[in-house]
Amino acid sequence: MPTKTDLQSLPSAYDHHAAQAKWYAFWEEKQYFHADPAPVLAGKKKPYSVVIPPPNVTGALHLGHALNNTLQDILCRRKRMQGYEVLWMPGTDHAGIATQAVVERRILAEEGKSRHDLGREGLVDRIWQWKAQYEERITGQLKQLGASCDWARQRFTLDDQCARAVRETFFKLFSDGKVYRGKRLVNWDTFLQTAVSDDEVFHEETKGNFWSFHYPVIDPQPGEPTHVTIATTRPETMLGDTAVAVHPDPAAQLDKVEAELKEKLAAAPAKEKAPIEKQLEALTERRKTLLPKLIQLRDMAARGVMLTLPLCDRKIPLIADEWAKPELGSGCVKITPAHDPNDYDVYGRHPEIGAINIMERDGTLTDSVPEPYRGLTMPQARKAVLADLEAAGCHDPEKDVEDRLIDLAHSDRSKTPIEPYLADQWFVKMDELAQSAMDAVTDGKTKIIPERYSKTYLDWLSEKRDWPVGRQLWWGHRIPVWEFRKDAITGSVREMGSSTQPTRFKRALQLGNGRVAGYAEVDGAAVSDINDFEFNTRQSWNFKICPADDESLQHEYSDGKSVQEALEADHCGFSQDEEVLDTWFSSALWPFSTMGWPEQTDLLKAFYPTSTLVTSRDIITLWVARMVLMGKYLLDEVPFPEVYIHPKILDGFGETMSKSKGNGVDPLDVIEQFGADALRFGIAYLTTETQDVRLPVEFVCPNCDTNVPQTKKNRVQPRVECPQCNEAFRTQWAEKPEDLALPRGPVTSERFELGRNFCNKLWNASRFALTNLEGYSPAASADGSPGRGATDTGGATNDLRIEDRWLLSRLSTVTAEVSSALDEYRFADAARTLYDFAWNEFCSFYIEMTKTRLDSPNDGAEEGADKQVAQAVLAHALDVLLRLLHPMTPFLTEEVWHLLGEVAPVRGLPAAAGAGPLQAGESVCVAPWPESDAAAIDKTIEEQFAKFQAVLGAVREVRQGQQIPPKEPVEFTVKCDATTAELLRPMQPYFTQMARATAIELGPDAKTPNIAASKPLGPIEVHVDVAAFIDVEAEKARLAKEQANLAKYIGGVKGKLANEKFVSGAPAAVVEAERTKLAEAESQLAAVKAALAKL
RNA sequence: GGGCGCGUAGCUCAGUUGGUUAGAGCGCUUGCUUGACAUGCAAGAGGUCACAGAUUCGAGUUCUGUCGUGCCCA
Repeated sequence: MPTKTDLQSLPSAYDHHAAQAKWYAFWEEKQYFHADPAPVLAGKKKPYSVVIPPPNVTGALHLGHALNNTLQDILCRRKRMQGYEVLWMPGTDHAGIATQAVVERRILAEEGKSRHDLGREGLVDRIWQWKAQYEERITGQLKQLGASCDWARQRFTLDDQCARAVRETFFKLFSDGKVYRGKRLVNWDTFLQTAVSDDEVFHEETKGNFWSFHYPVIDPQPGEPTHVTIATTRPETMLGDTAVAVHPDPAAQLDKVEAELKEKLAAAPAKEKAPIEKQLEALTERRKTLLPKLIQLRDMAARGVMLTLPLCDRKIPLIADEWAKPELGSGCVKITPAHDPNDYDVYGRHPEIGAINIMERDGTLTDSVPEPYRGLTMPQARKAVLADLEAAGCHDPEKDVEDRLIDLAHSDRSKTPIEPYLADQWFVKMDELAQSAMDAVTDGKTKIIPERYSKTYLDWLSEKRDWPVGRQLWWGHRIPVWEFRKDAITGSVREMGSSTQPTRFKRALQLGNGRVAGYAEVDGAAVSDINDFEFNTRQSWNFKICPADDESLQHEYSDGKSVQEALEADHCGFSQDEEVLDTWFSSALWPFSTMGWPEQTDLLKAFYPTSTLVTSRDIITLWVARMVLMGKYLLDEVPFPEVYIHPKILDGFGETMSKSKGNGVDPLDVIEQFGADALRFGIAYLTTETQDVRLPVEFVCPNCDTNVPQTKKNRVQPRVECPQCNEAFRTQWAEKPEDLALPRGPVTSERFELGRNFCNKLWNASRFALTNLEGYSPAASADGSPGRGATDTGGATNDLRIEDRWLLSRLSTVTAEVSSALDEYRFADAARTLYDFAWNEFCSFYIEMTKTRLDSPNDGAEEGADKQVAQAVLAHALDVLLRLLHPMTPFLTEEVWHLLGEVAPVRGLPAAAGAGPLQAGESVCVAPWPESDAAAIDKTIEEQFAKFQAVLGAVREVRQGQQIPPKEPVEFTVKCDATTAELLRPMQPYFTQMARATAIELGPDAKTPNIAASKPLGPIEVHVDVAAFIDVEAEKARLAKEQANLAKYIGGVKGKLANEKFVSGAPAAVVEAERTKLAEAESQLAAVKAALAKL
């Protein structure tokens, strides 16, 4: 028997620290979050599973993660209460490039060492240490947040189990001919020396120049130009030029541009016409001066005219291609296929021009450029090339330069400018895979919510661009391909044995146990049978092997050698590819790799496909689409039927939060200040369907506790001085010892006060209930078993008073609304509904009204019974409210649940759907989710109660308007019909309790006191006797305002009704409603006038 | 340039299929140390629903355009 809590000594404010410390440990100990596949496989429980979008181990979680995980937790906790077997799979992502970059930078800064100093193993080892540290941090943050993850099953995208899935997947793709090696122009990060994806690139406008050069024409015919002029923003790339292009039909192109401009001109508003007209003029001028020359050049290109590439002493062709824009610059464009994406496309159309790579991986120039430039960096080469071009007379710095803003791509990871670079890359063919993922959404197998994001998803997939999966990194899943190295070959591959299997891509060979695939190509022709094959060093080779997993590599041949030995034996000449896979490759497998695939585990059988994916819109393409296609490809089933896309958290300036901007908020700071429940409730409250969440950010001064609003300026400073106390505190940027010595100023947002206040309100309402349940006994249960003492007169429902019925009606409505809101991912609606109900109805009315009832002694017959009804309803309502709120505020509700269990262990009303009073469970975590009791919903009661609320409000308003001191009792009369009077009569104690007012007369004949302040409420008139307090001027002013409002309103309605079209066009019910409103307003106006006259 | 949002009170946001005098929280003003809660109670002020058209008896809500703003893609 646990010791009873002394309820009188509960703190008057909710202590989130204490609750959080207590209950997470309790839940873990009870293993509530540990999913068991057995009952699911046995058909006893329905499964509900969610995989966490694995946060990357680059750093700690921020508020965006808090939002993402809070929403998942809300869903999971609710489903658990609904009786599902819930699996919330937690884990983290290795985030290849991001993590390696962070760790490399750190090591360079702290130890002055590069990754090459450490070596591959050394660096990877250091990153594992980093990972361990941040994984722990992240896990801690999630637990602090209250996330109900199945921690025993935590995974990491680079752990052995995930690696197994990656290998198996790559093997299947390879065997199916969906993996190939090809050339591709990539975004090259010369600092990290790796390709980065488009998504890891940001663009920034930079001041630059537009330089013009002249390339000499070789053997021009008389009358033909001797030079071709081209212009570029990157002069150094001219060393890699392989052609100059001119448009194949410059006249037609100019016509087209002109037609477009004219169309634009016709549509443009007057003030915008001028610039367009100017453009048109320029075009006409260009037609005169430039067009003949362009036509001439086009003809020269057709004839095969060559140009001399200055500085390089190389001949390059003049070609005709549409990439050249006759409307821009000189109309001609230099083509550098290996260093510009558009030029690379031109090369695709004119392969004969070739592509020359002029850059090493480190960003210096290769030996393919003339000697003087070799080894220079790109900026150095630019200077040298410009100087030499000038010296050669091909460029005049006086005339041939203009300033221009250039949209320059930068690597997100190293912040250095991106160099386009032609590199060998691993690709996954996307045609069929992408189509299958598109089908999943168009067929409705996977539903994206909100629906509009389907477009993002489908648009991206429909491009079916092959997926470059290789990364020149050390941190990641190493590509499981062994490649033949020609220089190492001395023997034969015959001893590996083989069988053959044709595929759609070249030809794959199944070797050994059939779990090793390979393909071979000799002099460009696929090899179908390598059994009798002898290597010939004169031939050109392409031979690659991919084993499904390490075990396959260990497969032994009859001679006792393993595949791996055979592969890596010197005479065979195979070695493993140096690259690693794109992080998203392993993330794409997350929904099933975490469950043990490719093993057919019980977990996988019970919980795949998962139920819902909760994520943010920026990774719909990178991650969601790829999970869908991999799920379909590998398991023939979409990984989730629903994807919920939630808003993003922005700061007060509408910018995304990030550590690098300094506007990031650590959820732990918010939790420390406001509590996890407040953070979670605040997040749910803000999660609306269409809007991103804007959150003004503040520092909290550690010296005086004032909030210091964050500005774009102070958010990047190492120290901030508090304007309140003039003391300084440090920020995340503090590095110098004198800054680090300062106390840290946490970064939070006042927005979470709403959640904190709400939690506190609920805590105090609970405290009130708990301390007023003395003598509580459960209501009689529906089956007639003994319960509450005073049931002799019938079921407890017979004793319910109007406020009880009202509350139960509202509670049922709210239960239904919250349920459907959560079913439809309307988190804000659910939170707002609960907030409004708990605060404005449960607290402001029900609890206030029970005060008078709970005040009466236990014994007396009627009063005692009434008190017990109030207690039963109070306990029941609190019980339901706790259960409804638990997914959002788990710690608070668990705390109160246990306290309530001490005083009212058996709760519920006979009228409550499906259950009479029942023994409450040991945790609200596993308590049943409330069912809405349709029978309890009573619109009539709600309308009646609304009348009481309106009269009470009128009295309060008059009191306030007349500045009547709160302690002074007042009297009032209510002129109303007899039914309303009957309704209001029993409410007298509440008028006393809640407005210190006594209704001295109620009914049709109720008289207006001599000196009264009046408030008409439609058919009801409230007159407060203010003889002792009257402030005539104040009352006159109040009434005059009311009169003006009414007159205006009446005017509007009269106008409407006078409109013949309205009366005949609108539905009769609407017209009738307007008439009623008019009548009521007119009688109110009359009452106001009468009151004014009386004054 | 294309796509998707957003623009409602000083701030942050709700506003379901068109139909009460457009709401909430914070902030502001006034009055309250009543036994759950000052992280609170009661009341008040504050809005040309970005702008211009169109549809309709009726538009914050539907359509078109403009302006502003944000994100994604090229």
